[in-house]
Amino acid sequence: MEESFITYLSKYISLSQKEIELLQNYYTIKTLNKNELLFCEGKIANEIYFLKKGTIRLFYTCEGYEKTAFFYSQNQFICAGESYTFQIPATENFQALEKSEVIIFTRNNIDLLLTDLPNLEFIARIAVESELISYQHMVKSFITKSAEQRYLDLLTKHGDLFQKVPQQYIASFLGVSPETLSRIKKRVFN
Amino acid sequence: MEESFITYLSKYISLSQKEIELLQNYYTIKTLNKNELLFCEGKIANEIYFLKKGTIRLFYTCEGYEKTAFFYSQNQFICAGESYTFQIPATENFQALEKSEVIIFTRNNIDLLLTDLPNLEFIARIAVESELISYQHMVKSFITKSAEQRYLDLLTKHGDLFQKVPQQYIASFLGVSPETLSRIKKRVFN
DNA sequence: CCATTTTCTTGACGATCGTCAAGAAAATTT
DNA sequence: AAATTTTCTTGACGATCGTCAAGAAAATGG
Repeated sequence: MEESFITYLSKYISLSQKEIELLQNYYTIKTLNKNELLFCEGKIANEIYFLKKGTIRLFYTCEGYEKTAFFYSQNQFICAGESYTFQIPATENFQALEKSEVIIFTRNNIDLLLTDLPNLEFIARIAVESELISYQHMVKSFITKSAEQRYLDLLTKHGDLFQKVPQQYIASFLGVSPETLSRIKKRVFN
Repeated sequence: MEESFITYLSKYISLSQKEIELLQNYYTIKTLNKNELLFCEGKIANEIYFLKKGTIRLFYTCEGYEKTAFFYSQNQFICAGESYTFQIPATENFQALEKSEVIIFTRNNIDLLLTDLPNLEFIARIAVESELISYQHMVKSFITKSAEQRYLDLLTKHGDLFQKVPQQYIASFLGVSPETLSRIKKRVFN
């Protein structure tokens, strides 16, 4: 029984015991080691992931460099949306930053699930909605906040990241160089 | 008959004539004048919009200033996602930058629609997916591109915006001051 | 536990950006 | 069409950032 996932879903609706049991036939679990890639660019996304445990980094490659866009924490859905929807090669890379566990829904299983339990279509929507909200936060944060403010936000909301994530990834996420992040930290802590 | 909307949906699935006719009972049309607000912060979002015609600006207010996050063009869904999902006050403002027309789906109508035509649940998902993809592009663009590159992108992909939108909004969207945008333009056009 | 590699910090310097202010251009109103 | 308001451009200057390079610290692997 995947408690965390069921608990997460129950934030949105209440599932019957039968539905919960059925649901389990449609996903698999995968464990990722530190630095392992969950999904990489160039592939066509045919899976939606739910991060049960751990931390996943979203990065893009750009002129040979990796640019970190986001850190997923537990209980978040992960998917290369455009690739999944339009069946085009993805530009996203998802990498585990520590030993992590994901629930995998393949497109096939999602189709089967929705055929068998059509009233669960909303789960697919929740997954997307949930990701959308994450992205809306990201965009708002980029638009309205300075690197230093975003650093402080990250510190208060996801302080645990700093134990798990190399600073250069955080710098990239904040949109500054690693050197500048060093100086921000120095400034913040006096 | 709202051709543009039906055409848009048909990119994703084929609707029967009967479904198309039924669908029309669940939305209303609203015309917005230039500068008119479609939705503003502080309210709780209970509507999803489809931009049939025109241009809508998404902006946040921050220390008294408006920060432009995005420009929606025709055939895009618009919604303050987090507010809609969790019934909390929104921080988004949606403003028409020219005479625009939106299709409005209220929460009530969406609920009714899905009760009457449960197989249309996917439309709700498409709306969200479509917005998610827009946001994923935005984030990727912020992370991987310079202001000048983003300016050139905007120019090639949405050159029409420059006829409709004050430069200061575009500057805000690119993450630079209006003065810097002036200098970027000067540089680009030699 | 030591050696090696990777990551982080710090300083110096040049480039870029934001701010301020003033004038030009464009749009709006009457 | 003229007047007013708004928006855009340009220059000067100070602040901030990225880059480069070197040394310190931390993490990794045998």
